[in-house]
Amino acid sequence: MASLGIGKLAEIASTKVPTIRYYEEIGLITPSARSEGGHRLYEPQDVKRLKFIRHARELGFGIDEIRELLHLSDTPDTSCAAADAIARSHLEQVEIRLKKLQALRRELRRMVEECSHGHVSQCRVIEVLKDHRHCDSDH
Amino acid sequence: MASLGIGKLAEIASTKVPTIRYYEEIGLITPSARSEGGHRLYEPQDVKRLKFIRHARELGFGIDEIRELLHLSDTPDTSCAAADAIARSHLEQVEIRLKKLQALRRELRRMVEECSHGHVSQCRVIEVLKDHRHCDSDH
DNA sequence: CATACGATCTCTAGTGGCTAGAGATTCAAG
DNA sequence: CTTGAATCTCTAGCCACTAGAGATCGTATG
Repeated sequence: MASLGIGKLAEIASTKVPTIRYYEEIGLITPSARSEGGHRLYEPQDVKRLKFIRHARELGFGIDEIRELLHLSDTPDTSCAAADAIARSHLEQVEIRLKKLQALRRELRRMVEECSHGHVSQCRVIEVLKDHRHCDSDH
Repeated sequence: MASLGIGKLAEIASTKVPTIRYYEEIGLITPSARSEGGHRLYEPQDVKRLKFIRHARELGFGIDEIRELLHLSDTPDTSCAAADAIARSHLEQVEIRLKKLQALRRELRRMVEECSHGHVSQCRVIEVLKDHRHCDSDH
């Protein structure tokens, strides 16, 4: 048999065992079979499915988005537009987060650079936190 | 009396009421007094404290970091080094997240741009998710 | 002074995406 | 057949809140 136990699957897909069980609980992946004693058994297509999930997670897609992408992937004759839309909307979110994080970095850099290394009473870091007006960008 | 109710405080500090109660529960802020009936009453220094907390949160500091920064802010005679260290370490984390997010954006852009707008079977988005080797950067 | 109604009270539970542990059972190697 | 690692189910915890129920308080108006 080419079936894998959950531990081997976890290893192959760079996942932790409880994560796979969690994905099962929320309906993303089901073992192809169970052993007599109740252990989960996985086939090659399960490996592919889990890798797909992990890769999408690495790219920051949420569970619901992944659910949809999996469904699309399972029905190859439908239009690609839906997958495209999910990816585009995700890209937008990433770009928004990037902008915020860049503004954040600017503020933090300024805080750290202007720190006088004296006492807290003159500390620029504390100062800035105390008064938003010290900031020059939104965040 | 210049005391504020929790609603007014929330409004002034752009917070929600339950958030303030949550901050109290985890020991970040305590109302200066309570009314006879048990309503929380806040004084101007409480407003400052909450604004400090919110501003630090906006800058992405975690609760424990804020706890420490508040403590430092309360003891102005100590060295500024600790505050500086917290801010620096936070900046590092932000820079790491930025790098990851930038790599992510590259991948997503490529996915979206290369999408053929045909059927799912040729969809670049699905394709890339299926096989990590389509990616050219770590993420 | 009574009433109405909005603000606040406490308490519990849920979010997302896992992670960690207890205690029982199963599997595979020797 | 025994040992010990792997797996099983179940519950609870993480972060930083958010949402709701049902009870009580505070205050503006009649």
